[in-house]
Amino acid sequence: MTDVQPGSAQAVYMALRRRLSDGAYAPGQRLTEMALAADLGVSRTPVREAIGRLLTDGLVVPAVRGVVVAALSPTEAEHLFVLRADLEALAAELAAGRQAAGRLAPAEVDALDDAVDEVEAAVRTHDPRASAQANLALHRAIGAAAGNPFLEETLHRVWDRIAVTTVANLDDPHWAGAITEQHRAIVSAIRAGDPEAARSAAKSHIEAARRAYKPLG
Amino acid sequence: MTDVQPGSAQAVYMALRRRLSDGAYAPGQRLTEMALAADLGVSRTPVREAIGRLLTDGLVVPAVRGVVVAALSPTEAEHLFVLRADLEALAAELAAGRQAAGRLAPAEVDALDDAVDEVEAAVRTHDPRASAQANLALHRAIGAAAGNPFLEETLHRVWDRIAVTTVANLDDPHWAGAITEQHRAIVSAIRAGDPEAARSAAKSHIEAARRAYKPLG
DNA sequence: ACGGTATGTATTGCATGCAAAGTATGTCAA
DNA sequence: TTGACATACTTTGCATGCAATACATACCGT
Repeated sequence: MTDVQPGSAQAVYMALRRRLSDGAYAPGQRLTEMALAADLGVSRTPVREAIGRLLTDGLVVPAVRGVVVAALSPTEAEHLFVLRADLEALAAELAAGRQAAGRLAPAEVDALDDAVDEVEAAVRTHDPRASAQANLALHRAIGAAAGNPFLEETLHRVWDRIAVTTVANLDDPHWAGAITEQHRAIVSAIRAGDPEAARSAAKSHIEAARRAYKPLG
Repeated sequence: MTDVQPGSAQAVYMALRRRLSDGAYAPGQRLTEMALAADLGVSRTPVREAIGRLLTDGLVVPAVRGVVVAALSPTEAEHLFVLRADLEALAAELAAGRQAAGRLAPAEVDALDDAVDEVEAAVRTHDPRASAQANLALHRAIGAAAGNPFLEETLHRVWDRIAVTTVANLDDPHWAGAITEQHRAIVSAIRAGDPEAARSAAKSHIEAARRAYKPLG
């Protein structure tokens, strides 16, 4: 979705966005242009440009002096998860609809099942980072299967915004046990081409995820 | 939502975003830094920064040389309206839920009815610009009544993205006759505190709007 | 000793400079 | 007249310079 235009401003933006959604910076931490410029080996100008974009993304917020890494209050997290639940519900619904219309490649549907397996395996390793990554990969795949670039981009924004201050608590035994079942419900509904079932399964899943959410800030 | 940080880069960004969603530039038109800088009375630097943000907003797209105003293909418009329908459905649903919970000020609900009246009046004048503005004001009010800043911001992004290349075809007699009825259905459901009815009314309304959509590009 | 003020320093924000890249134009030849 | 090539110009992209601002620190007065 995001075009990789030659030029380091774009590269800086993507690098910073990745770092932020990887949790490389603590919420509330100040980011200075100079430090980032030195770190990335460019001048302040492309860094400034990138920071401007991060501001509109909401990943950093203006401070008295420069910007600080955004934090999520419990209320904000609540709001974000409400939005996310609806968007992921729509994605699952659209994916199921495409499947019903025969516009979803069989390989793509199989890939969803594989992704569910990989999340399950990752959760078993009790590696929170790998689990979160596998989980996100599955959700991304569903988002892609919806076939709507704008929905997909919006989902990415929401995921990144949540990820800045969240660590997916996939190590919680209760949640770990439920997650695969819920994932299977979504993918099964998509495979069956049942949009309504897919929507409600996805919505329930995200609402369950919200309850397992653990803020970092 | 968008903080008005002192500094002209922010001002330039907001000015350009407003111009774009007002349709001041034709889709496909090239925007040069120098011309915009001269026009806005600033140097190229803040303009560059603003253009970077517009790129992530999708309001302009990278061209061989600089950027051009984004256009919407029929397929893209379709995708955008699908997303919009779901987001507005969620907004209406949340607003109705807040009303049911007594968390919506009576004045806010009354304002929704007033906004419906104003759209009706504006449509009668056959002024497409005023009609579009009144219509957008109503939808914005519903978005605000949902009480979810992230949903609200996402809606704004979608509206702006559509507005760049759309003129609301509120002059269409058929559509003009139906629009007020549909608006009333949404607002009534919100007033009644019926989330499901509000959701379905809003969804139907946007799907009807999609059919009345007329691209400019 | 404590508070207020003044100075110094770190950092932002915008403007400008300079090099690279690509496009348009003009000229020459067939 | 048309096509190809060379040249000049427009425009971007990044780096740096300079002024403004706010914070920290140190000094002085009470």
